[in-house]
Amino acid sequence: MTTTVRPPQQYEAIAAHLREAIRTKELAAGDMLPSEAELCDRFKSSRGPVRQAMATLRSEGLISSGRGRRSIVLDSSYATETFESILSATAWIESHGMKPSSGTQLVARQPASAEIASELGLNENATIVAVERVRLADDVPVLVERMNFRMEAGRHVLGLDTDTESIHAHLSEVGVDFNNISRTISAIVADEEDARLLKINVGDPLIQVTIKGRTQASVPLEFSDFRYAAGRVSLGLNNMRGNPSPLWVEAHV
Amino acid sequence: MTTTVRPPQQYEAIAAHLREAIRTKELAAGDMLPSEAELCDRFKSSRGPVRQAMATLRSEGLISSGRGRRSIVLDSSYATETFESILSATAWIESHGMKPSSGTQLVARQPASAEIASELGLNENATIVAVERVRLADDVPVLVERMNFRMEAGRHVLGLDTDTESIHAHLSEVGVDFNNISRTISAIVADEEDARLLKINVGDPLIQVTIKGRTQASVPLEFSDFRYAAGRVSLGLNNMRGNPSPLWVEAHV
DNA sequence: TAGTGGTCTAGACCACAGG
DNA sequence: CTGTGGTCTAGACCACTAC
Repeated sequence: MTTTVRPPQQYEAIAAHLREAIRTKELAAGDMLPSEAELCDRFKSSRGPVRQAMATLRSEGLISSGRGRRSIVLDSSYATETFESILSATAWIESHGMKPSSGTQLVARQPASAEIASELGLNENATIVAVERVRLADDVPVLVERMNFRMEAGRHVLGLDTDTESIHAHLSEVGVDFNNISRTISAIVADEEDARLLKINVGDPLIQVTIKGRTQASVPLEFSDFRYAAGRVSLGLNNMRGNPSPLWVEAHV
Repeated sequence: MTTTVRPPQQYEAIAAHLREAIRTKELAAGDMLPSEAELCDRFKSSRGPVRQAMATLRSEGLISSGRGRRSIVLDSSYATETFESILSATAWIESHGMKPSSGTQLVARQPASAEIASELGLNENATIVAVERVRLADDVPVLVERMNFRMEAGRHVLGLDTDTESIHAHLSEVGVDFNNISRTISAIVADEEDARLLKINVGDPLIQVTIKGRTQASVPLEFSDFRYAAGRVSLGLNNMRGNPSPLWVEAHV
């Protein structure tokens, strides 16, 4: 599914209006939102769309609601980002007011190692596309990306200028859509290559995030290893009661 | 709010039924769910509750839906846990079939350091309750917890046997409820104390998770530092398109 | 083209928060 | 008590998928 132009839905319009009011601090943290009845009036809508808009904002961590009381605006420093934006290092670097750049080390069509083949559901030595990039924020290296794509996705990457273009944006444009991204987070210490690429010392701590991207039909398209310089980056996560919690712990004892 | 007994809602009954069918593999990954119309019949319900049940399962990562096609069951190894269960190391250790235990190093009423006071919204040297515990899985240390509570919560912790009782379960029982937990994830290397407590080597990688727990009114009650032995534990995270993404990246360049 | 899920309407009753 | 959000009904039309 390419990104289709969707007709503006009523509930999205209501959500967008409230989101904007929160963003501009017209509705500040702690303020009460208009009641549902009031929003129905203002948008000439029935309660359904209004409630769907509120549910959307709730799931974004922007507001909190409860039976009998008005919904209130939360501290939006914990608002969650969209699916697209977390795929993109460019997006979060820019959102911090820094200048993103990339240094591509490798873009190659090559046989898959046993581990990568297994993660991608392929036979060993099947051909994949591997990409290795260093990502920089204000010219400071913050992240090494080592990505491996099945050919369905990877063939669209081979011709790309990976220093200036976004891989996932391009994949989305050509109709390769990820539906589901799972990550495993751990910590490691930098080896010599990590240290060289990130300009840190061997033995410095790295946040290691392995990523598996799947299609709607659960076919794995991407298996990647991201390593963040721990002193320069951290990851954040916010959970609210009532929303299911997206973090879990895996033990290897 | 103590855990109130809630009347069984219709949509919850429907969701529970489907959840159970998925858990027992009566509906396996890839299978199509019954259509909404069919579920309406089966539960003598209108579409509202059926759709709410589906939305719940979607947000739990159990199913995927889309216009024009039947909803399908996803690989539930990425199903998300409840708000309560991720508060509890005991819960995830048990869920992996291991025996949880704890070694409490410290439970004390003491003045807050500058950092902790600031995070808890207190003046420096205000009194807080500090707890330090090692958590073990099958007698292997996996995690050091260093927790700091405002007195509103902490006074309920002072009398607790922290080696055998769950702090958050107890707090919930006495009416101290967290509404919102935010985490920051990073990587560090073990110092001498970490190494001694976790029985690893100085310089080994640790996953560091700092946790801030807040009430519904956004008052910070807890500020804690958890350190996981990276070789023994990893964290997982799953995101689906359409659901807002709960992970973000913070830069400190 | 038939069936499905996404959106919407216009009502209704209830549980709970707050004065 | 009044007003609020939570839940539910019984319809409707539409966009899309799969055939």
